[in-house]
Amino acid sequence: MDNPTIKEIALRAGVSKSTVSRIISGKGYSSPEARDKVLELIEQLHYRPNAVARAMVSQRTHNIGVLLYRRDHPIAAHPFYGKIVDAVLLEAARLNYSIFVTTDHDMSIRSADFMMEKRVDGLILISRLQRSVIDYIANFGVPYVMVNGSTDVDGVIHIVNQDEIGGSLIAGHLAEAGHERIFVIAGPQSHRSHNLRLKGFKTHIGQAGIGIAEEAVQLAETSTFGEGYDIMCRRWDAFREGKYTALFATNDMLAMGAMKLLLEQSVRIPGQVAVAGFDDIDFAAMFSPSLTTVRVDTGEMGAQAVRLLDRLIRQEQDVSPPGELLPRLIVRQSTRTT
Amino acid sequence: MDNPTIKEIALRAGVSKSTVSRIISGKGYSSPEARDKVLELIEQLHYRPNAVARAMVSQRTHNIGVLLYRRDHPIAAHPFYGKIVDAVLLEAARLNYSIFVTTDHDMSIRSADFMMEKRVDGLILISRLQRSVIDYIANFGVPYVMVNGSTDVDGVIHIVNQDEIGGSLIAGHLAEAGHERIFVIAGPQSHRSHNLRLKGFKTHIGQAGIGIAEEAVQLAETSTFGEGYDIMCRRWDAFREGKYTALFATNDMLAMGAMKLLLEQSVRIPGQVAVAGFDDIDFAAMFSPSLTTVRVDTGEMGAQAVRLLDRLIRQEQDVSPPGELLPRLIVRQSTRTT
DNA sequence: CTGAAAGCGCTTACAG
DNA sequence: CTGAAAGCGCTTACAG
Repeated sequence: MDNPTIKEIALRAGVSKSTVSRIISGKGYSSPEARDKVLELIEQLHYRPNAVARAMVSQRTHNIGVLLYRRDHPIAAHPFYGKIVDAVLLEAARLNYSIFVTTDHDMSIRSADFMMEKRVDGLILISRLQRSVIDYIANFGVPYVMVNGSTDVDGVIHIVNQDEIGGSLIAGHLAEAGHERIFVIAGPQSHRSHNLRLKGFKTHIGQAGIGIAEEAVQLAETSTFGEGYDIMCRRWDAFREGKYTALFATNDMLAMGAMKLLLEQSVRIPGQVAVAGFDDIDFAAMFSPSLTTVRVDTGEMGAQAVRLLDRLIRQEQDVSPPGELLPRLIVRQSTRTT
Repeated sequence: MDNPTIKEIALRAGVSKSTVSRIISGKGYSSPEARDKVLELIEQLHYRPNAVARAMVSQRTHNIGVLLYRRDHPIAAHPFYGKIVDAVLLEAARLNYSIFVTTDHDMSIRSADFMMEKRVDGLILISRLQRSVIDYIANFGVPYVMVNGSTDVDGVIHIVNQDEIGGSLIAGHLAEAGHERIFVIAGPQSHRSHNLRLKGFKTHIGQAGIGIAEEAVQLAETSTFGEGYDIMCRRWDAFREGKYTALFATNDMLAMGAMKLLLEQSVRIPGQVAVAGFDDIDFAAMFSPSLTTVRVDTGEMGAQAVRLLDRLIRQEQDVSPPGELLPRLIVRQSTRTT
């Protein structure tokens, strides 16, 4: 049999649909007798309110759309963004929202449109998106928040890490360990986080009196493991000659790709070259040697995204943009001196 | 302004709602003049059909719920299950379904109930679930398929890898390389895949004339990196004495955890100990040394799940259970002899 | 070719 | 305390 409806319950209980509805919602009065009978029927028939019908009248679906804009796989399984999604899922369950997850290889507008047809209450935009897409979404008139996007947009809540400070943490750590010849692999500078991580690093390392030559900074086209590996392949000569004693990459994937090549060339890490990354993806602790990095609080990012979006949806006044999250230096084997 | 409705369009076009509806759906007749006017208005007002209202009348939401039952984080970001989710997302988009992703730490019934209230068209159950939960879900009367579950249930479509064959692939590979003293770390035997992987390995290695002593098989409580590391810690003495020349773990995480400990103890891999895992998570290729493993076609698993569920939803006749997926041996540095 | 009407499963004023 | 009625935004027979 199909799911029973409120009508079915009303019929069997000998009351009206209105009464059943009131009893279920707990709003309005109802006689104890009616209540008992209805509640019993609900139990007995396994009645479950139809959320679709409720959404229809309340004009609220209690659904949130998560748009993950990534050109390449993996998406949900991405070691960094996937963690944010996990945190979103967790907090959403707590606040009684369901989550639609969509990805968009074309970085296009289609999946956003689709979410609008589904009448989600709000949108969480994760990672890089083109400005045109953001503008398009802004036009929907649906609340949305951004998480670790490429750029800030006026008046839009954007949840990010203090990446510049993170960069300076690494700089301080490497300087303190006495490194003076440091090579840097910098992810796509069009992305806010990679840009600020590099900036924070450079500024702070300069203040420590250490110069970074222009040729010592290699820009990466993507922020992947393969890219880190390839770059290190090309720059391997300099490392062979002992030109650098340390390496910083603006994310863990790049750092580990580079490490992989170094290890294959029998370079001792951290003995000959110390390596540091950024993000603290799960894998960073598992790699051998484990990777020194900066922890980005992805759990808090995801949770904040949902909480703030919820307030926006509920039209609370003065939903103030959140403070940027505090990063934390995690020292592991790849830079440990003793 | 809010989203315009069909009524709004009808009013402005000077036709009835029925006519607008027909034009949008392309079913039934309509005059060219009416069509032009309506289509223009749709464009102009950015009309988007309300999927909630449509679901209400068609009794179809075009939403699918993915239930990921895992006790520990990460869930969406899980290196194996996350890949399946990615594949589900991709195929679902192709078939015009939206995906609700939910996780359930309590391994309970609550999230399943919630999906039912949302009136999803079908359910995809991933990973281990308790038999009681499956029975509960079966009672919903909603189509569902299982992916890599712990156990088969009569008459339920269950998408799995040929894990027993996978185990034999590893056995053949290690035997061929001349290993005779092999240590095995076996994940939770209550889970179908770990159980069959071990079984396939044992059978085939036995056929190759190689004995595996009882003490050479260590059962793991979980299938995590940390567990692999801890087990190797406890069993390290045997490896120090050169008692084993190879190690097989029933998944990559366990294998890499074990490798990490061995590398920290300066064991040469594969020189002193060859290591093989199972799954081929992304990380397996990145580890140093890269890990020999068996590739499970997670992409196909996710895609098949959606396709089969779609056929079930559309009430096609004879939706036959799929064949088990063919695994493939991937030889990498961790067992390479030359 | 087109419109009026009923209905999907609820909730919410409004009378009684 | 309770029920009849209207309405959320659509689709689908049914008349015309």
